[in-house]
Amino acid sequence: MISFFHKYKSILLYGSCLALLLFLLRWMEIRFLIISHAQDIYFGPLAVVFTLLGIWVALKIAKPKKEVVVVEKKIYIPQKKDFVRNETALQELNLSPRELEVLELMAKGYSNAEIAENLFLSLNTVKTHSSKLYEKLEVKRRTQAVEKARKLNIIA
Amino acid sequence: MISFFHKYKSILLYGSCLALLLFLLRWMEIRFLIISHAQDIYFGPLAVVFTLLGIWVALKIAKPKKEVVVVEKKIYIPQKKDFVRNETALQELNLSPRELEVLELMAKGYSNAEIAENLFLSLNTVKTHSSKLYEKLEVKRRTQAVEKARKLNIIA
DNA sequence: ACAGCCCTCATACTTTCGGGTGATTATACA
DNA sequence: TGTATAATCACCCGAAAGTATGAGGGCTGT
Repeated sequence: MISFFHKYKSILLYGSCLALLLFLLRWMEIRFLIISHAQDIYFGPLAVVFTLLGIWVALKIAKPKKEVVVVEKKIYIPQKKDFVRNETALQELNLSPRELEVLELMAKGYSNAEIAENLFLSLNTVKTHSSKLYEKLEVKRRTQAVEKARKLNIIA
Repeated sequence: MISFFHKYKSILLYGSCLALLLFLLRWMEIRFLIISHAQDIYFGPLAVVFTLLGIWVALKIAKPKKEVVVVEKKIYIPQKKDFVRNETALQELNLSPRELEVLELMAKGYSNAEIAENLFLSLNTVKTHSSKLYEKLEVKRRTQAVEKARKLNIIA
């Protein structure tokens, strides 16, 4: 019995409202009809009430139409190990500023072409820089260069 | 002037509807008032019309139904002096043992040939492993693979 | 027994990397 | 003013890395 009431709550509510409004209407009718044919007076409120009612009903009905898109985004919390560049090692290596820039992008996994694009250089220039880099770091490959630079705390 | 009309289109439409209804009402009034005080006859249709109007308005207003919920899932990566492998990330990547071995040597700056020598494999096999590795890590180059693996704490 | 994965290796091909050499320009330093 | 260094770029060539495809053997779970 209770569940029945719960289930048709909205309908019962709607019905009650209608009944109430009918009653109000009757009352107004009696009040105004005697005086004159001023029926337009309660036409306004009536329209507003039913419009609002319609809005309410629509919102109730349209509720489950909400589409929820859940996007899971994984965030890898960066290690906040305050990286302190080993300036001493950097000076000893005698890297030029440009070479250091190239090194940093290398460590990020950029290809030479990407580095060139990023620093507004030609591919050849990047190659030259990287070659000098390997010389100064005394390595043969870029992966080794990155490894060594990391060990020496030259890059993060 | 046109933009004004466009801007308040809804309001004008609503107003027009009201006017039309008023007119209809008048007409019905004349027709029925003579016969009797049967005002309740057109109360029903009136209520229905305005309720529908309200529903329509509500649907128009409640247009943005789509709701995008972005859930940011944070993954805590422990930072310790002694390297602790992130087994979770490792499992998610679904790397095979052999691939992991190759990855580790890669990170040390080994060339494919050196890796092959070290693991007693042919160069081609190492290439196969590394290719699969890049697929699983969703990278294109070995430097990127090393970078990503380091970020995920898969390798030291 | 069969599907699915891993490991191994091969061939052929493309792309990227790295070495070597040389050239120009700008800047700084002696 | 000459010299050194950094930065820029070019060309060539070989090495290394990476792609695509196929193939055979081993292990596992259904």
